[in-house]
Amino acid sequence: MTSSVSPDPSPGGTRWLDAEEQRAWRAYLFSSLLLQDRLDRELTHQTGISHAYYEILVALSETPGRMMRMSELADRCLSSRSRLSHAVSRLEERGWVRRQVCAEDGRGQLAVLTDEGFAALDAAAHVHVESVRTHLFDQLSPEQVAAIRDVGETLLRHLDPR
Amino acid sequence: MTSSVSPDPSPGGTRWLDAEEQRAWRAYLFSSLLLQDRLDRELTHQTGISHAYYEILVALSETPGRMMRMSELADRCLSSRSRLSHAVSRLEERGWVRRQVCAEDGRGQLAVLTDEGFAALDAAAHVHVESVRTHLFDQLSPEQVAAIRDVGETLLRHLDPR
DNA sequence: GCGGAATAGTCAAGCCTTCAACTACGCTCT
DNA sequence: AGAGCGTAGTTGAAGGCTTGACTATTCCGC
Repeated sequence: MTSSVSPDPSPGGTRWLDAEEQRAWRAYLFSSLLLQDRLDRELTHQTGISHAYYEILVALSETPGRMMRMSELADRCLSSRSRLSHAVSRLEERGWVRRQVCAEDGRGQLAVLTDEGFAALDAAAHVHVESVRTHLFDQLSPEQVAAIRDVGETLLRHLDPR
Repeated sequence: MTSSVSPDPSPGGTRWLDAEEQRAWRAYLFSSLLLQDRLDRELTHQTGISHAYYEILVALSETPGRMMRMSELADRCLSSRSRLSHAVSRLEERGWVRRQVCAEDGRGQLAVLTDEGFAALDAAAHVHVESVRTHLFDQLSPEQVAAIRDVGETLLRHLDPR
């Protein structure tokens, strides 16, 4: 990984990255970090909604009845249950989401998007989509867009096989 | 961005993503989030060093004298100055880094990697490289690796023009 | 030299995330 | 029915990150 930490040529040892691989890895890592950071900042500063909260609102908005079980929502948002529970509590304080006990399963809770929440999402979506276009799609050729989709789906099959 | 938030067909309005673009964006976003999460967890659990701290140690190890100005280190690690200052304080407590006043600029501080820090990095590097290989390079064809490098460098030129 | 602006870094408050309990409910076997 | 176990979700404490204010030092034009 580093040039100072010496490679181990012994068979069975660590499979170090060569110079080309390091370049690819760093370009990929740094660019994705910077992109996420930029998108999150623009969204947060212009709308007061972090990307994490935005993802929760989007997930709810796409569902029939605009409601979803807490666990399902956590999975959808790549979030732990605890994290989601805290986040929903904050969104509840803003009046954008409310909790509702689940009829079929007494253990369960449903997170429900309110009309105020939907309106907030609607406003934020304009800002966010414009950011994604400016910093991602406007920068890439159609071939590059196809490539990130291909690589993304390949990695998802490995990292998150459903 | 969402199918529920209705597209705006008016000229000059928000340039919404079509279905294909959404697919590409989500695959890219979720895969990069999951990959970072996985790598960070494996590194943290197996070595006690988070990826953020690892990057700091790597940056220092690659420099002549294994030392770097705080600001330069912050830039290199995509970190704010405040965050880096906190992180270096923690690394100091572990005995892996020490601070040293900068000779040329009385305002400045140098972060210096200690021998203990180098040893810790050396151990962590094996774990981390193996993770990167398992979850990234082993999953991708040479063409896909070339693609992530190409896209990464393209985005870096836009997001971080030096 | 000296006053003002810029730069380097630290610090404190507040929010977010994680981890490890903990409560409550449902399912199954007897 | 009820014991035992697994699942759903919440909570609180601990620690990390961000923001903005603050100190100290250097640079620059007069």
